[in-house]
Amino acid sequence: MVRTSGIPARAAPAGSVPRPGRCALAKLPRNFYDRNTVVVAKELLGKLLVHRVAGVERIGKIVEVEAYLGAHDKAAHSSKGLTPRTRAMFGPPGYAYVYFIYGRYHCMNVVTEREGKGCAVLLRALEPVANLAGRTRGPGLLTQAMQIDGRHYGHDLLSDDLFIASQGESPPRRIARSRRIGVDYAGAWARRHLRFYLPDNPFVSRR
DNA sequence: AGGATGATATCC
DNA sequence: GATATCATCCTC
Repeated sequence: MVRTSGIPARAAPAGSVPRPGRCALAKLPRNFYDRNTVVVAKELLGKLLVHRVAGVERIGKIVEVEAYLGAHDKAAHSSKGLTPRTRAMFGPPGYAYVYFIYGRYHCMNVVTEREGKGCAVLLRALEPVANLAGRTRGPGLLTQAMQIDGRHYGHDLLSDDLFIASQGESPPRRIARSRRIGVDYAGAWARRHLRFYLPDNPFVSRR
């Protein structure tokens, strides 16, 4: 069963002919993820994260992300090399890399670029769109509200129950950038502006 | 500023 | 086996 009733339909002017597919969820294809990580990170802003679980479709708009650029990026988990934990991050693009952090929270990344590179984009905040209970500002709260956890480690984002979609939205008017959060140990890599967010959106985790 | 809370990496 | 660290969040 496909439920799309939770998506706010854009009001069409009376008498206009709606363009086909304008409000439909268009799942992002594999080749969306198989590109430069910074490009993917920026283009993920405004897209919809969709999780269908137990007959409920939970949807949030991505408003904040961070790019992790591979094994040479000292802030990236993949800089530790290929381990059981980082296996998914070194895998092919378009899969979820979910990790458990600080004994309490899960964080979700999408793997980017070619298999073996260890690149990913961390999803840091969502604007609630459908069926999201609780807060979604911050990577740990985001997964909690979306009911995403360790079971989704390595999950294919071209599956029908967990994926990212475009709804024909226009690109964000402005994108702000800053240092990544919580990676001060990473030396020069900590200072690079690899966090991207929608500057006017109230669901961004920090100002 | 500091605590909760547990997996992971990196030592011995 | 022990310990230090951690891509967080909350309370004080």
